[in-house]
Amino acid sequence: MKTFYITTPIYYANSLPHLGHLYTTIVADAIAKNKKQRGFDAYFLTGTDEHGINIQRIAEQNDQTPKQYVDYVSDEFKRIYRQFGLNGFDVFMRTTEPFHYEAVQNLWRQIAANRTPKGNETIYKGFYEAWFCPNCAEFKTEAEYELRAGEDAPRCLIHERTLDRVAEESYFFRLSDYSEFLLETIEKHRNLIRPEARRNEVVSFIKSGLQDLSISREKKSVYWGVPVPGDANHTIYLWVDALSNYITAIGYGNEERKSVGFEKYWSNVTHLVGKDILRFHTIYWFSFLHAANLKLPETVFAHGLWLDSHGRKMSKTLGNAIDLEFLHRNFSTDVIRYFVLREMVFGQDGKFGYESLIERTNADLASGLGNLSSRTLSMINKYRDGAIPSGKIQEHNYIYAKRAGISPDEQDLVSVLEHARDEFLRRFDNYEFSLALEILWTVIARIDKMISDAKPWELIKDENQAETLNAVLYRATETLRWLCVLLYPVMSEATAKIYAQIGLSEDVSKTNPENLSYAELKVGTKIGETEAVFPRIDKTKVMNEIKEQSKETKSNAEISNQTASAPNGDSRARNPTDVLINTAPTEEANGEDDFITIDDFLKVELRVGEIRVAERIPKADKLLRFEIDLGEEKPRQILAGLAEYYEPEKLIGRKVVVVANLKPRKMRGLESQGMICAASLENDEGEKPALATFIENVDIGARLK
RNA sequence: GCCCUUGUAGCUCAACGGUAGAGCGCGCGGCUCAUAAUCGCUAGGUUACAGGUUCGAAUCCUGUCGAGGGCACCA
Repeated sequence: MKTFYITTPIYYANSLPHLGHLYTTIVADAIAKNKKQRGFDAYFLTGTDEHGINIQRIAEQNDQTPKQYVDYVSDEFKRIYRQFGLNGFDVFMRTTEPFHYEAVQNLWRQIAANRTPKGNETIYKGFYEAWFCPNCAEFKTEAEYELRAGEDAPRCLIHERTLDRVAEESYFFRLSDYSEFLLETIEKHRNLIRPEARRNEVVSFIKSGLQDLSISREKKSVYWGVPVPGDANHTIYLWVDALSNYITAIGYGNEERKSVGFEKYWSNVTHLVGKDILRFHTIYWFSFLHAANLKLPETVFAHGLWLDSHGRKMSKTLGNAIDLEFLHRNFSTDVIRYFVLREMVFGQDGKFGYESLIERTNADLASGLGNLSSRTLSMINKYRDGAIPSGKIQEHNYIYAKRAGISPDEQDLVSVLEHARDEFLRRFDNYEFSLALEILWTVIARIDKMISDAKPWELIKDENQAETLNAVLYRATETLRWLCVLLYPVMSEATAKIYAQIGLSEDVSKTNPENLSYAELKVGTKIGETEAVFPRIDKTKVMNEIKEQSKETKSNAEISNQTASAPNGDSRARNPTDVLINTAPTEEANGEDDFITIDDFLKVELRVGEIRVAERIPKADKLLRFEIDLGEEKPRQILAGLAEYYEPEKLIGRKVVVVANLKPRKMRGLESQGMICAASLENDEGEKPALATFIENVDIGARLK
């Protein structure tokens, strides 16, 4: 039996589920169902990644143990999955499972026992260096510190004190020895990384040079994770722990899961990932696997992000994120599943708008598939007492069939169906879900046309047309049966309903579409009770509700918590050497101490300056170089990131507000001796500066108080 | 600044180098089995632009412009 193993990423448990998670899981669910239908021994993994410093911290803030916290989050994922009909997975993997600990340690040992392709030790001890806050006693991630203009060291967002550059002992994986292996392998296997544009990116990243990877933290800074085997002072950090779930869950390196069948499933693996974590699933993961003498996956497919209807990224602050609860309340799971698969070209970004969701539902599902089913079954009820008539037309009746515009034999229809089926499966296998579905809708149109041409409501009046009418009804019903089988992986509930309405009792999930053959639908089958499978959606009504809803969410968003913050399908943040998540900084941390005294204010020396020189800096997209006259003996050189927003020539002569006593700082090799003040305007596209100026005439060098 | 992808009808997307199509939306007409569904017809294009290769280019090559992305950089 052919095997097939598909995975979603295991989602990082610092964030509650959002549309991005839902989408990846829907796609994987549909693929897994399709493979199982077709007789594959298929296995589908999804789950949560539950270790690391971020989980540790969030739990502490919530007065929970890390375990309590991740139990909560993974339950939330499961709950959302249930809500959206995501029942096709075979394991919900959690990295806190005891067997995973054992298996990760075994993987580590296996890797450590081997040599790199260049004959070096794979794992070695070194020092990991990062910004450290002594008050927190923690290393800080990119999202947890800010670098103020003019300062060399960033500050802790909580304590506002300058961070120290601290090194701690860490194990490293010698990733730098794997570049050639990776490039060769990626070159050789064209389907290894898809789509191609993403593959190119990975290749160019490798070519730019790989650094060795820190794969542990001292236990005193990160205890929430798997201990390094043979060195209890260290915790295995992030990628070795998280990525390896794909093998530990199916029995690598542990007894508990052995029965799942590692050898079997690891022979044909597909990882679906968001484009933001592609690099880790290729460069790191391939290298780890190679280092452990394991085979690489068949395909790692990076899909795009869902943008809002205007093509903007979704975020809590913009208030354009899709609220899953609301989505669930207003739309059935099948409608959503159909929409995301039909609307997004897999691999590219897609737009998610309620308006197009409603339009597509009404057009394709209510008016299309739903209505075809409804009109067909209702005619069988009305004209044939609810029993499916034979589709055969006897030769002496051919003349009548032709007269009604119906071809006497069904060969035309059979080839249409078979062709559509083959194309559907081909496209589906190639991740072209959108095109695959489109093909089936051409079949629906064809049957609608057949019915209109034949005019059953007239045939019923003519005794001689009894067989023609039968044929029309049979052909339409048989087509519906085929469609149900093919569409089951996409819309399991609706297809099951239609199937039942046709009067069929076998299990669609086990009907192999490849074996569909025409006229298997039994004559005389009593059709079941009929009702609308896809009720038409009242667009104006729902759109109004959405407007109401979004007002509420927008006002809630500001107060909302930090645990549900990661916006765009990323299960991990981007910087590999730092900690991973975009945990929103604790804004409440400020509160009423948030005042400064007049003395504090007077420390800042704000002065009026006139721009004498403004020019672009070669090879810098954002920076402009200014010479600003502050009434001092010499104009100051100041650099500012305004190049994207202002034409330098037009700024010459303009009077601006300058922070005059800022510590000088080098940027792009040039020293910046101050800072220009500007308002930061937030709009749909992000932030945009507006320079502070005066309406009145002001003297150069005047101080602002 | 380097690299990648992309530009086709109002919108979303198709089209082995061989007569540019579909769905939605718009306009008109027909029908009544059906969820105001469905069927027909009409409208809409110098395939971003300029060159080149070819008997033949939306497709291949070069350049320009626009859009998106990766890296560097910046935060």
